[in-house]
Amino acid sequence: MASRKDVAKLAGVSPASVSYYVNKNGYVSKKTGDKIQKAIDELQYVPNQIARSLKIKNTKQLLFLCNDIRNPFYSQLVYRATKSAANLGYTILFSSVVDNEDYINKILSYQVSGVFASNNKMDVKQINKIAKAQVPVVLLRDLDWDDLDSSVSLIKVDFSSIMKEIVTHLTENGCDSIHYISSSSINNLDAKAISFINAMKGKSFSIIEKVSATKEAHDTIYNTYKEKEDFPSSFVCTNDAVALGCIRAVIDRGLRVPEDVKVVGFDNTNISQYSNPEISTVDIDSEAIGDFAVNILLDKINGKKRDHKKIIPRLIVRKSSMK
Amino acid sequence: MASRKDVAKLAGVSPASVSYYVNKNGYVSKKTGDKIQKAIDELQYVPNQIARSLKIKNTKQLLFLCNDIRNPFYSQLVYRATKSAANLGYTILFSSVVDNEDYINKILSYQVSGVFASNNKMDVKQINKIAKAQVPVVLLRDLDWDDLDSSVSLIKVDFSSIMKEIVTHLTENGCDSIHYISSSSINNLDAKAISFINAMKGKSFSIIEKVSATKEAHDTIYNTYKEKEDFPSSFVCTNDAVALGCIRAVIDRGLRVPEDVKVVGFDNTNISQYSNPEISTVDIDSEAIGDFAVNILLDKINGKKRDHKKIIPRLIVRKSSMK
DNA sequence: CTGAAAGCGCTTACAG
DNA sequence: CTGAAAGCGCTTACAG
Repeated sequence: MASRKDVAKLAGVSPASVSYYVNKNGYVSKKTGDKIQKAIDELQYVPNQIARSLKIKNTKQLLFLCNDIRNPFYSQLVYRATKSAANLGYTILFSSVVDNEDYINKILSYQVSGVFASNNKMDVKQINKIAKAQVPVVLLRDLDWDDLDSSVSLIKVDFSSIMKEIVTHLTENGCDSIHYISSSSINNLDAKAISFINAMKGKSFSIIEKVSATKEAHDTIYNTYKEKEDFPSSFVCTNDAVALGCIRAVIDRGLRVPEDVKVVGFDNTNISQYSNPEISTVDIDSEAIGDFAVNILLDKINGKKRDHKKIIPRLIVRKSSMK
Repeated sequence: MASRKDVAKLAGVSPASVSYYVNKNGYVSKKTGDKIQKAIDELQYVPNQIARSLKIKNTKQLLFLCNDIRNPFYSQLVYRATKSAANLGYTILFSSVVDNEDYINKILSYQVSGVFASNNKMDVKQINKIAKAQVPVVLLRDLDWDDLDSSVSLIKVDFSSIMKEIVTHLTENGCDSIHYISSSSINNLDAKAISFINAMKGKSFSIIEKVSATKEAHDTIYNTYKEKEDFPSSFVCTNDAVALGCIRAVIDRGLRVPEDVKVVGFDNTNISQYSNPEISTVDIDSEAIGDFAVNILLDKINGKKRDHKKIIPRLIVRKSSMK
């Protein structure tokens, strides 16, 4: 591929002028500019962003670390972030984190301009290592980490209020036992699950751990209650896909939703909107989070301080949890 | 951040030796190696992949161009591709294509090692431009382009057989009119729609264009038939999300699925598996496509020739299209 | 307004 | 086994 040098030679000017022209900084006379443009067109010259990055120390790439892009919450987030970033001249490097010891080093080696981390596979130490290497970091996380590097910006979803709202809603609709299906494990509960437990203070509940997909949810719930006489009067599920599987398990057990058992999901995906019965769910504006992530990252790249951001989820009551 | 030079100085060796040691090529004595390792640990040295890329002319980044990552078909594909690529030391740069004239130049400027294009916003000329710049390209596409650069590898999904299978299935189950809901526009039908038309030779049908999401599908279908007495006896939908909206429209019209109207979707997402009624659909192994994309790209990067690849979809009959 | 030159951090033939 | 040196393609102070 043609380089700046080739263009300079063909145009009969110095390589420096080509740079000045291409980047529209420095002074280039109209005449020289025209000659350069002609050479660029002729050679189909495209500047090498890698060489540029090496020099200016900004790759204009934002690394997005997500647990599972197949989860609509994340795919929406990434979708929006990609657009926002593109508008600002940045590109999204996407990764589901690889549980590799060397992974952080690899990230660092790519010299990305910023990192958005929404995954639960990284610990404080790893995040801090990135931050200490002067790479701006935005974290989507709800639990506090005492020793988190102070340069990291947080986007927090306020689960505690919404969980209280859900519990109140279910209780008012006559549920005496509320069970929670969590994607995290009991040993290491995520913020959603913890908020649920807090909201249930004084009430009886149980938690089913490590369930995040529809089929898994169906099978686990069905099997858990197969031999038991009692069946819970309601379930709160970590996401809509799980809620869907949960409803199926209820039906397979010979019970009805919402008459016998009420179900609430999370994320307000079209699964919840169009399933039968329609599923009550929690809307968390993932597209807004995608936008915030990019904007905060860019502010940080440009040296501005940014505070934490709080996202307020919204309960959407549909048929699956009505009286 | 510490550079190779700093490590060399601290270890008391030459920068070249550090390179040889880090990349495990060239000879470095055990003693020198130990000194270098100590310095690396002390300085928390991470090699700069950007500088490396500039020199070796391989960024080890694969660009994935998809229409819409929110579509489960693509999110699964990307999910798997990310994993495959990571195993091979490559990273996925993700982009929903931006309809920007300069976009191809931007891609080229990033010096990516390979491009996977599955989107319908790029034309042959753009693809050819990438290919001509010596960047390996894999295209997910079913229609032929006569003037496609011969270096491009295709992954083709065989829609024509599966569409015939669907039509036969619906006809045998008593449907006398089959309507197709396409995400593409009538002026520029995609391979799925064209295969549908071919499969319908001699039968009557109609096509509703530019519908790709659940709500959109519901509203469009509902409104299209609101005033009419007749209602189609079956719908084939471009994806499961659309099929879901379609079923809703049927129900809102006061008809039943599958007794009065039969519906078939595409992609075998969990929407289809767990909706009520369960939706007949077509399984296209998007994870396999993700794997193929990465593997073919890597072979091409390593100078091997690769042929086209054909993917055979599979009809999954569920309740929504049964007698 | 334009160009020669230093330098970003690396790799790798080559000489010793 | 090790190091000095050229070079990847760019940017940008600096001198003219």
